[in-house]
Amino acid sequence: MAMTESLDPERMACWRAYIEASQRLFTQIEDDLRADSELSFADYHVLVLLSEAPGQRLRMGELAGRLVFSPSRLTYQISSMQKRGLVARESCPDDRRGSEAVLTAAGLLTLREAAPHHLRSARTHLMDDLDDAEVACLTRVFERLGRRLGSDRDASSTPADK
Amino acid sequence: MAMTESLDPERMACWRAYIEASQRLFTQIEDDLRADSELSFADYHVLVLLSEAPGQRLRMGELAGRLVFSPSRLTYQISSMQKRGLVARESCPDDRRGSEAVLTAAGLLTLREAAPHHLRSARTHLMDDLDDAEVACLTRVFERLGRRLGSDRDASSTPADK
DNA sequence: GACGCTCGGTTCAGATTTCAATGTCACCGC
DNA sequence: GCGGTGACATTGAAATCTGAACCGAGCGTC
Repeated sequence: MAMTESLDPERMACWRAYIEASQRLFTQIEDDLRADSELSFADYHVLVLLSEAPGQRLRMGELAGRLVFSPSRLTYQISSMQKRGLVARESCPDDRRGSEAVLTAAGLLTLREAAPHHLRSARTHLMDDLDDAEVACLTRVFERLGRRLGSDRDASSTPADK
Repeated sequence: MAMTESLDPERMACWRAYIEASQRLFTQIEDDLRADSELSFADYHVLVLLSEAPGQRLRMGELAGRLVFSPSRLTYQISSMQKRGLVARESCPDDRRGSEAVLTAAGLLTLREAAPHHLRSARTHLMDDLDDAEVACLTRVFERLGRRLGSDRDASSTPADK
């Protein structure tokens, strides 16, 4: 049916391809991850962010923002990882309302072990298949998109702490 | 170290940008949809697929395949939509094991009403921001990806056999 | 130094999703 | 025909996610 009043055919096809392929890719990545580690994609992502943070610790809110998680989802996520010993929860010294998640040794180890598998899966499913121009294009598009949607957070100045 | 030979920095940045921006976009699209209709993105997607299918009906399995849903998730999804009167469930004449989802008049109406809003949100959050070269690039990349990831269902190049 | 306000996180109830069975049939070889 | 095998879909229980209500600070005002 033609409800194309709003989106020209090229863009419509693009949108659809993007949605469907991404869905497939995400579930594939998730399955791979679960297959060769005990982690969900969310778990993995948390570990990565913590491992890169100074002191390997992050405030809940900060973490939620970067993961694009609702506050309550993050609470649940961290509790779950805490039970499994991947992270610890500490109350924040500066602000007694807040708490922060801290990477444990076990968490780091788990990440180190999972990373090669995960990265391989990212490569074989997507990245290896892209030529340099495509990589450049995707990077440009999605960084722009991320900035426009994520609004403020860490954005502009950056690269001292990666 | 093995970790760096897995993904060069450009591709790593690309991968990250893609993941994060997509996450943000999907939640944004979902929120928009819920704001101006009573539909989730899954609901909407079901309606679109059914509206395009011959007889506005599809087998459960076929639908699950295209939505990238697990069978049980689809069962739940359709039950939920059935309760709301958007689709009906009929048992398949050819194969008595199977059933098919059929679009109702109310479902079609709901789709017609939701579509403009949804498409506008797709445009404003992403598509309007892309130039033609970017559209072409994304389309090429994601159609390729979709094909590579188990979507030998419908369309493109292989009619008649599957 | 109590009041009203907002903020960071958590909690609880309910909705959704997964995972492992299960039930019903189709299909194949005999 | 008849049993074995496997496909299609559903179910039930457990895991996860969402959204609203909540608690315990910070923060400003008077």
